[in-house]
Amino acid sequence: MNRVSRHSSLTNPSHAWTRFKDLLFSGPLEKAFSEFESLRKAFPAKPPPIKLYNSLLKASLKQSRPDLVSSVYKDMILSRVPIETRTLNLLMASLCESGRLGDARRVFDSMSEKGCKPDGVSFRVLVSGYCREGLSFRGLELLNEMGRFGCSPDRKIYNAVVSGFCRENKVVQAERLVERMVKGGVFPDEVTFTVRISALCKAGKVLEAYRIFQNMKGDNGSGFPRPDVVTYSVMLDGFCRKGMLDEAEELVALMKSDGLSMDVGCYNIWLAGLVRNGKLLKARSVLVEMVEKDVKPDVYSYNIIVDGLCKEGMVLDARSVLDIMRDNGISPDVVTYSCLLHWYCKKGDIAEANKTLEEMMRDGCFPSISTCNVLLQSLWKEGRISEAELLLEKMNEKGYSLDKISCNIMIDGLCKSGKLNKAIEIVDGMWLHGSAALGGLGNAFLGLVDHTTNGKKCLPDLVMYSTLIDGLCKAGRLDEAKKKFAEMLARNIAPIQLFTTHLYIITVSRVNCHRLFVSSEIWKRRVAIQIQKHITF
DNA sequence: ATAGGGTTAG
Repeated sequence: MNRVSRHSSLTNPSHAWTRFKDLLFSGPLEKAFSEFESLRKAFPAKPPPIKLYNSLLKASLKQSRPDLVSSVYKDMILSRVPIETRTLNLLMASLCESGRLGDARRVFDSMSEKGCKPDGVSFRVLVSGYCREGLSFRGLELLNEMGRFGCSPDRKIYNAVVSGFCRENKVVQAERLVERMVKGGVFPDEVTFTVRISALCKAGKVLEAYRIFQNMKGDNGSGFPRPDVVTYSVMLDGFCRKGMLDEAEELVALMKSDGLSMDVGCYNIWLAGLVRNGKLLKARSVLVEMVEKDVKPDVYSYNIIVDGLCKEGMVLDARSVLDIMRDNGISPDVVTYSCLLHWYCKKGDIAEANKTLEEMMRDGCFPSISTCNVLLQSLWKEGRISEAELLLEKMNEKGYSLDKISCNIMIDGLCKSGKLNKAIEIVDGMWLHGSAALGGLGNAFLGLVDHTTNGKKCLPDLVMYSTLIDGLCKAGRLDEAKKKFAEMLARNIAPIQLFTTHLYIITVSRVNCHRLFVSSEIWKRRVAIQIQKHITF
């Protein structure tokens, strides 16, 4: 930095703000913010121009820092800069991202009294917010309002709602909306089709999805958009999760012959598919291919490999991947360390687990709720209740709240330690109060439960019922187990869950009830048939 | 700022 600009930025606020802008676009956000605060203190009467405020909001949003977004916004109000539509769009995006849809809607509704008019972006932000939260009907309602504000829906906003309906399995609504798009002269593109393919794959209907994919592939002049890298990726993921590795490999070849090159996201799907199906050697060769093709593996790629190696018990190899990562300029993150931690906890190697935890903190990675769950499970399962409570208290202090996985861990622990009735009581309570039902377990839980900002409850799921039913069967309480199974079906929980690392399956026969871990295709089919039989019992 | 894809924990 030269002397002149340094000197002028100390005395001239507009130079200072120009210099600050460079810092914001080049340096880390933390640094920019501390500079922002000191400049605001140095020139309290000279706030930055509105454009800079907007950039600051945008940067905070991009880094997923809603706390910074709201502090910038508060500062804007205090310094009385005129608020623009753009500012409020950014604020709404941030509120949607942190699940505060109600607040986002209030901002939207108050736009006119702030002297701003909602534009196309305002609608897109809020509509996609609704759809992402599983409230596609509300998204559609808002889309229908656009005309009154002189806006007309474009392809992106239609796709957002179509995607929402597909995710919610509301096929008819999705198709109706596509028809309406066409009538309005907005033609479906590869995204419109890809969301449908994605939804079908997630529902386990991979062949149905493939039919649509083939329609897109075929050059019969039917007006279908061509599949792009994402379409291929979604299809590839579908095949991999069904264990259809031959089809997956064919698809990879097809994609290349189609003139498309795999990007890092697509490679990661392929890597994860191979690792999940035990093809670690092949995964390694794919990693080599990535480097050859100059597609740089990212933190996801390495984490997939680290996790795969840990699951195969090759923890030394997993550790060595961390060095390879660092050599390639990728820092291990909280997921990388959590994978190692999971392995050590599973082996009961407390010393190595603690070492990993320390290393993780030293590396600047803070434990996530998943990390806590790994520790919680390990302590809880070994009956180290007081240590588990200590962990929960710490989590409480740091502002974590229990999620679905944590709840399942607790229920599992109760079942395994013979407190079956307590477990049943809590699961019943969860239908009414979500994870708050765990509050009855003691003080350590009270602060941790249902602090979710979006008010969504943690409801019992297949894994939780599997745990309960398994516990009841082992205790010889078969009639109650059957009752729970029926209750589960009545609650619309399917007894078979696709797309998890392991397949959780419950079979209830007259004499016994098993919860099985099944990973081979033949077994999946066989058990699926058994389940068909039981659904009617 | 804005539609579709990828990693960990039961």
